[in-house]
Amino acid sequence: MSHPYHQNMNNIGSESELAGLPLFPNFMSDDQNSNNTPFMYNHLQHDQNPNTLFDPSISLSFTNCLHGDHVEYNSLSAAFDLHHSNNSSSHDHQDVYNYSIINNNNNSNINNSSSSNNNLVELAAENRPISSASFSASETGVEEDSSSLDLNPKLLSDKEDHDFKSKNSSGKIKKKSEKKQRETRFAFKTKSEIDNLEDGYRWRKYGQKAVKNSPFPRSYYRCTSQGCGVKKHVERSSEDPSVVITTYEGQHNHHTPASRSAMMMSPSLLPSQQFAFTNYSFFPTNGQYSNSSSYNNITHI
DNA sequence: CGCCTTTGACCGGCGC
DNA sequence: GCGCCGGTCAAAGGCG
Repeated sequence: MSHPYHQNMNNIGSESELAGLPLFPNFMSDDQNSNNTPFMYNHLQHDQNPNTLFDPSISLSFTNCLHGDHVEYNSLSAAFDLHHSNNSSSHDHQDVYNYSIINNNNNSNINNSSSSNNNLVELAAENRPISSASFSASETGVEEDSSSLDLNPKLLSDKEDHDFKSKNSSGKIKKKSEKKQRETRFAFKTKSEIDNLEDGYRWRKYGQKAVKNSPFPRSYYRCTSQGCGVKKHVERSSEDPSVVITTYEGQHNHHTPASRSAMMMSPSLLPSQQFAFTNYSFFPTNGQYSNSSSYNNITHI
């Protein structure tokens, strides 16, 4: 598989497997003069010409990202907004990020970094393709177009969601035979004693499953905001039980219940977390970590 | 009473 | 077709 922009992604992901990625918007720091640039996060929008990749003119601010006003990947905002809930503030916690990107076509959700820094928190992102397939009339009796390449897919209201389902012969609710489409995913590895990291949104747990080859279960959460279909699942790494893997799927269609600016200023945040908010930034790159020292600056907060 | 978690059953995709 | 597996449903119960 070959894309003109693979080279860039391969450069980014020198520590991880990267292939065939459709990618990520360039994010710019709110302070565009910032030189301490922890993140390099590139994205190719679905309808974007690969040749425009890394064009600063299409960059998005981290603030925009946080508030999700313009970005379909606003789950990223939650992803970066890691801090513990109030009742866990006493736990030792390190917010250190290393960034990698999940292979679009790989079953694996997380690309493990080979970094030797055990305190790394790894952020990965997965942008699965939005299928352009339409429903088979022979299977459903109805031909529907999935919203191919819709960067802002309409979320179903509760009623719409209900209408979208039908019941099978046993009376169980069953979705029409649509090839289920994946929302964009962002995954983190976080070294934490707390499984469920507070991210400013309200979540309801809707399932828990044992994970193959892992003693730790995976918990499934859904955003409780009406009409918001964002999900996340949380599991503890079997390789390193001190590491929690959180995967966000979809985008919030609302702001956080708690004001982000308020959270930014909240004295309840650990210094490292405030650092994360104020100093972390995205900026357009050529798709390379410039050097190891800057990389270290990223990871050692 | 509303909201949440728990948990076994169920569903669909996928590999063999 | 079958079994495995990841993901989801929904009833039941807990909690404030």
